[in-house]
Amino acid sequence: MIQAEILCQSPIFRGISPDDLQKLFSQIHYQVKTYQKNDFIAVAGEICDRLLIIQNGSVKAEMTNYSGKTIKIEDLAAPWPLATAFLFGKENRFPVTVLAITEVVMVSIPKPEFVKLLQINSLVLNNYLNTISTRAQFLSHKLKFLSFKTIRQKIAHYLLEKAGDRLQTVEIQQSQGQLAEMFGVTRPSLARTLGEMNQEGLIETQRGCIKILDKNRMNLLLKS
Amino acid sequence: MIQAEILCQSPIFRGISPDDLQKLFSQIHYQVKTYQKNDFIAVAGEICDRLLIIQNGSVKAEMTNYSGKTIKIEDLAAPWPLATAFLFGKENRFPVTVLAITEVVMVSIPKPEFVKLLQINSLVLNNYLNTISTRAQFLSHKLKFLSFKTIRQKIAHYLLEKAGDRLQTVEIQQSQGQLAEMFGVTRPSLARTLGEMNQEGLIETQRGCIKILDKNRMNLLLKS
DNA sequence: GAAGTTGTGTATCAAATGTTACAAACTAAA
DNA sequence: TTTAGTTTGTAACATTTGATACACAACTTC
Repeated sequence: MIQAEILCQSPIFRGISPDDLQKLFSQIHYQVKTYQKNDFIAVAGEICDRLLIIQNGSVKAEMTNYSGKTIKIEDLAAPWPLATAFLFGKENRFPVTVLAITEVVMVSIPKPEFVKLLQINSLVLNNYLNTISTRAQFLSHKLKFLSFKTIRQKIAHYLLEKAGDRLQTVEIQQSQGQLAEMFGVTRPSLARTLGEMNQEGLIETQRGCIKILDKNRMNLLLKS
Repeated sequence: MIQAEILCQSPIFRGISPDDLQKLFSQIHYQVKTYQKNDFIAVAGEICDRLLIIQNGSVKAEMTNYSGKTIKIEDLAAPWPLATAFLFGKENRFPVTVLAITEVVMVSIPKPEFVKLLQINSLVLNNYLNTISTRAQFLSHKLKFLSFKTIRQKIAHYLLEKAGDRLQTVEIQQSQGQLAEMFGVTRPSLARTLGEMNQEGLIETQRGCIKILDKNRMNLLLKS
């Protein structure tokens, strides 16, 4: 038996009342499984033919290296769904190994049953489509960002996007170190480049914000 | 009136007979629009609230720079759908401007009508989910690839993935130049690194194939 | 076989970035 | 205010990669 009050917080069932969710689940087949701490919930490479949603507890996703060593990828907690991008599509295998951090209750819906859900309830359909689409958009955006090769270009792209059509001053909530990590460069390298751009009159740096002085020249950096 | 024989070749309507497709379309509202050469079909930033499928002709997608200059992104031809990742999700705007290269006939299905289609026909639903999921997987894979910083790491990742659990010899269909472009590095740089790895006994390069000599040391490159 | 084309190995130099280290500036808590 | 911790600016040096050039090998076409 599912706990509808929890599951309706999940991105996939958002906007559905616990009662309606209970009714929905009565129309399909599903399983509720309990895992003990450190149990394997899914193994990398395993076929992903069911939707897994964490109902209680939290799990960690690990990626197995080619040589067998594991690297932690991320932690997920209730009521989050697992590997939504791998239930459909060409590559129907878990990219990661999923382990229980605590005692975990998982709701497991076989793919054909989940497809039924999508057809019965348009809110679930919309939620699920939004989830994967948003993920694709996020990845697409990140990829565009990484396609800029020099640090100057990354800075220019970041600032121009943040500024939009508005004023010239961009507030930066993150520290220089966090920014550097986001750009995939080292902190001193970022600081050096910011300093150079400052000297050249492209920007004016202050603690917590950056002022764009020459939008045209900034744009030129992004050509080629 | 749609041309079902063409549209059923589209990834979204794959596996549906022209007759069935005709019936499907009779259940929803849609528009068929004709564009002349160089007409704007969609403008970057415009809300994307309908699914567009090219029924005849071909279009090009251009991205507008911050300073107003346009860069060609890709060409698409019938019977391809446009911007499938932007119909749902948080960012419901066209990321690119779409222009007609030839005379073009587009089938335009408003989002709510398309949702109906998804609910009526499970094949369309599966096809669409597969389309966005495959795209998310593709992007995710590409992103992982780009996350490796040195050329050595990129080579190691590429070879180990190609080899899998199988033999050590990996056949490379592409030329060194194509490989370099895929890696986002210059051809001489790739050749140099391959040469170095060869000397160090990591790999053995031949024309058209590379033999992995030391899988363990290759793996070590991907740690950190 | 000759000539042209493509793919590959290699060298040199320049540019960009990483690495490491340290000092100054800022912030928040005692 | 003092003090400790964080953030930022900057420097020196090492490493990686890009840019360019050229020689040679493999393949194609005539």
